[in-house]
Formats: sequence, C-alpha cells, structure tokens
Amino acid sequence: MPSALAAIQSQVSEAKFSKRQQEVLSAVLNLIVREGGSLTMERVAKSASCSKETLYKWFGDRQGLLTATVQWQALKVQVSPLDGSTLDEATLMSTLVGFARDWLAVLTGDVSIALNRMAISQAGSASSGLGSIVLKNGPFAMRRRLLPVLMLGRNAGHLEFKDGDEAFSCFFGLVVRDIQIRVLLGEDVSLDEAQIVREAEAATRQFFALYGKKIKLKSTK
Amino acid sequence: MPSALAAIQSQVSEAKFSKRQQEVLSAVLNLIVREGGSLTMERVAKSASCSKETLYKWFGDRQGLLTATVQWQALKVQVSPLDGSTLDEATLMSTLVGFARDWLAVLTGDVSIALNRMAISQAGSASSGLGSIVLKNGPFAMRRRLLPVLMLGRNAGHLEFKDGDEAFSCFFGLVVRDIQIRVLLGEDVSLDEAQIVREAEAATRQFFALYGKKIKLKSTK
DNA sequence: CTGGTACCGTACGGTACGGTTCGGCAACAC
DNA sequence: GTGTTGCCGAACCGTACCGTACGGTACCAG
Repeated sequence: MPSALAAIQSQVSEAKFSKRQQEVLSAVLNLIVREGGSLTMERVAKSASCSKETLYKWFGDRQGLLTATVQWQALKVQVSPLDGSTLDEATLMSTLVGFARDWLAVLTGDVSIALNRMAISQAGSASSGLGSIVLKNGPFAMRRRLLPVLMLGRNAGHLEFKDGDEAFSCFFGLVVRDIQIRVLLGEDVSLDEAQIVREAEAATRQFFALYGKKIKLKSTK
Repeated sequence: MPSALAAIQSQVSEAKFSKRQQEVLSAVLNLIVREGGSLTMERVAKSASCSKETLYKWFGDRQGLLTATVQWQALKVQVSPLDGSTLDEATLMSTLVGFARDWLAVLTGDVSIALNRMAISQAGSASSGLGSIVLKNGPFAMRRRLLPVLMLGRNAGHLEFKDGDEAFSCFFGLVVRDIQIRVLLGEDVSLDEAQIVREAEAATRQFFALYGKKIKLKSTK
C-alpha cells in the first residue's frame, strides 16, 4: 500500500492539481471532516494560509472547490483492480471478506461520513453533480470492482446467479445493512477492527449460503 | 387506513399541535419536499399565510420549527403493532413481505427522502436531535415493529436465529440494499408498485433461505 | 364603547457569507 | 533599474436570512 498507492496517487492527481493546490484541498477536507457542512471560504483561506482570491482563481467557485475536493479524495481511494484469471473457492471467499472489510472500514470512517453528508445535503437542491461524484466513487465503484470477482466466481463454478447486479446488490445489503444510514444520521456506531472482520465474515458466509453452489439441495430434491 | 389512521392521528397530534399549527407544519413539509434544505422562515410564513412573529411565538426557533415538523410527520406514520399471538408460516411470510413492501415504498417516497436529507445534513454540526428523531422513526421504528414478528416466528418454529437484532439487521439489508443511499445521493431510482412487490418478495425469500428452519440440511449432514 | 387577545403583513437591525478589489511583496525577466 | 507575474492579507460590497418590533385588523368580554 505505501509505495504503490502513493505512486498512483501522485501520478494521477499531480496531473490535475499542483502541489500547493493539493495542500489547499487537504485543508478543505480536514475542515469538512471537523466542522461538517458549515464551511466558509474565509475559514478555508485561513486554514490553508492562502487568500480567497487565489481560491476563486483556482477553483472558480465555492461549488468548484467542493467538487475539486471530492474528486481529489476519490482519486486517493482508487484501488487497482485485481488480476486473477482463476481463483479457487478459498481465495474467492477471502477476497469477498476483504471487500466487505474495506467497505465497512470506509463507511464508518470520518472522511466518508463527512463527504456523504455533504453530497446528500446538496443532492436536494441545485443538482450539483456532487452527489453523482460520491455515488460514482461509492456504491458504483464497489460494484465495478466486485462484479468481475463475482463473474470469475461463477465461471469457476463456485457461485450461482442469473443477474450479476442482483447478486452484487445482495452482497452490498448483507454487508452494509443499516449501518451507513445510522452513522449518517449521527448515531455513534463504533466498530473496532475485530467487529468489522466478524461482520464481514458473517456477511460473506450468508452470501455464500444464498449464491454458493448448492450441491446438497439437489440431492434432497 | 382512512378512518382508523385519521382517528389515531387526530387524537395524538391534536393534543400536541392545534389545527392551525398543523396547517403550518403541513406547509413546512411541502416546502421541504419541494425546495429541499433551502427553507427560510419568510417563505414558510408566505406559504402558510401566517406571520413570522407567529412562527417564532409557536415554535421558538427555526430549529424548533423543523423538529416540530419532523415529529409531527413521525406521528402520522405511526402504525399499530400487529397482534397475532400465533401465526403459521404463510402469514409470517406475507407479513414480512408486507413490511418490506411498505418500507421500500416509504424509503423511495418524496417525504422520506427530503426529511432524511435534512436530518443527515444537520447531523454533522450542531447536534440538533433532529437526526435522532429521524433515526427513531426510521430504522429503529422498523426494528421495534419487526422484532416481535421475528420472535413469534421463532417461537412458532418457522425461524431459527440466536440474536434477534442480527436477524433484523439482515432482513433490513436484504430489503434496502443500496437503494436508500442511492436515492439520498440523488440518483433517480424509480420503483413502481410491481417492482417494489417483486423486490420485497425476493428479499423475504432470501431471508427465509438464511433463517428459515432448515429441515433438509440436517438430513444430509 | 373600551380593553384585551391573537394574529397577519411588513419593515428593520444585525450578522454571516460569497465574491471582488486593492495594496503590498517576493521572484523573475530584461 | 523597470515591468510582469503570482500570491497573500485585508478591506469592501451586495445579498440573504434570522429574529424582533411595530402598525393594523378581527374577534371576544365586560
């Protein structure tokens, strides 16, 4: 994670934002996490030690600053797609558990909560595109990463399903349950690492119970 | 629904808010649904044909007006708990399907979306209690209504689970999946009545596959 | 008729914030 | 030296909005 991810990050995002600009965006992100939606340009300028004029010159707009921040954060989170062309049942399961674990950790993290809150509060009025960005890097990204895995699992004969989207959707539900809506609404759902792992394993087990190849039932039927 | 619900509604909420006040709250709710979070006292006054002074006299505060609106809406949604002391498997299933159907219909409804957005956007800063109200009338209310049903189902021998909360949580996930977060983020998830019914039935079927009494597996093992 | 109460409509004060402008300063070009 | 550029800090402007206050009206009590 340390070098590879950092390499991707710098290579991709440096093309889009200069070093100094990234410092500003980082300050914005910290402010969003700490103070929630009440984010003023003046406080951003103060916190990043830059002038408001520069903010407007670089990002054009308050909205532009926010979307830039969200996009920049999205870049940092991007992960390389897995490669395996064949996978046995054990690695399939552990892959799914890994997905679930990462996802739960992200969901309950400060940054995700703050950004989702901001995007949701803007999704109502002024179709800001900010919601769609979070959407694209939230559920949609998970689906884009997970679907190939599920397909490989089906091709390898470990999974059975007609519709991949439906299978993904089910896995999502089993993992996330009501956790995300509760943290977004302000409940203090404190999950330590051990609990997250347990939840992830339970969800994966249930998913296999639903979509794993059912050898036993065929014999009884 | 028409007479019984209206009776409960008037009897409960009339004790808390006068007729005129409820008109005002209804106007507030309409504004929230239509215009999202950008809700000013002046527009409320204009829309409800009342003076701002009256608003402040009645509700004290902008925050007070919002919480009163949310509470009032919560009262309208309250449903009588089911009574059945014994239930066969068919009615258990249809009860669960009914729950799922209602829940999906509510989740994708304008009012729920608007109120959840508002509560979430306030949950970050200024612990307004508004989030906890929505929480109490959202996931928690569903759990409070559903847990007894699950317990009855277990007592009757149709379901098997250790932890009721965990079973509920799983049912929630199977029903809601990623739908709620997507609509909150602004995606247009249009579900007609038929689709909702299909989703509800599929989720219930999956729930029974996970927590229904497994007679077959015991024989094979 | 007089006083009181409850309410509407509107105008006002205060403040917060988005966005613009200006002075100053450092670095670099020539 | 004299521009020119890029940025910071701060002052400034217009506007939106919360909360309050005041005048006016309808209704009821005595």
